[in-house]
Amino acid sequence: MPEMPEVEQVRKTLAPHITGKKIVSVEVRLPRLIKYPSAEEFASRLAGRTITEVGRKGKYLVLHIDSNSKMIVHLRMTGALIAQASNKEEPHYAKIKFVLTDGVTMWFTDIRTFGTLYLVTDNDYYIEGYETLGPEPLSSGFTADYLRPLAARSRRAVKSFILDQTVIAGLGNIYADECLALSKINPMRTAASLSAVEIEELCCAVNTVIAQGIKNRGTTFRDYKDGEGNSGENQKYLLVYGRGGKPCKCCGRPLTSAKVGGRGTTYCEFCQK
DNA sequence: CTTCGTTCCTGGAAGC
DNA sequence: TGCTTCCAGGAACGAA
Repeated sequence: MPEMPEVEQVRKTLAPHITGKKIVSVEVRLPRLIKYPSAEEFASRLAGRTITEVGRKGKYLVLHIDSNSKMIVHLRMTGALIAQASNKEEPHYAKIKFVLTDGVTMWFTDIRTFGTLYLVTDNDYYIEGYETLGPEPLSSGFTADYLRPLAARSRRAVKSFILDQTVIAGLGNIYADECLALSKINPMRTAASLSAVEIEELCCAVNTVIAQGIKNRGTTFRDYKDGEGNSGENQKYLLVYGRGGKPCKCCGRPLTSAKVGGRGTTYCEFCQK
């Protein structure tokens, strides 16, 4: 599942192949993926225009189109953007085809088809989730001083709290479990119950876990691939995610699997208090 | 206002 | 072996 490190890796690997190239044509094979404008408008407005920059905000990819438009893409669970030679065989689950100049084709593929794409010009459309993102891990705005008062007001489980994109932009289920494991906090604790020291530790763990995910080019647990179709390496270093019943890397006791806020959650009952 | 449950979707795994 | 059922989860949405 693409979370911030995976989306960042997609951005990095995609950028050199598509930046500065013109979009020759767009073929939308599953119109409901286009949230704004209509699929027809999306395709016709992009044709003939140039990708000037490939950015990212939280889990959103932001492709700058000329100087006044942005194509905003959310990969959700199984979405992928892959740039490859136009004469290469098309990838599986291909849903949108962007033919670019210089013999490059960019594909949007998606198994479960939850992905979303927008084309906004001069901010003519308000993307709620995009506009309300909180600070990102590793950014100057993400500090214990920022997090402490928010947590103090929240009665939610700390796991649900850190998954909230308006609180922290970019954490998903894998990294949320990893952050709580590293900071030794039980995911079922309420956010408000965390001490000032624990908030500091959580903040630090979020930065450490995300930095490690980026360094390892993302976590490929199942379907995730970067912009060149390659897997990440971070799955080799996970403390808890996907390790239910296996020994805790800290104390050796079997890890517990549970549901927290409707999400599969793995943690160590002994180490995470 | 906050919080929680439901919904969308498909492939793979588990269960019988 | 072959069928059915369940599960994975990001975020929008409606309900409490």
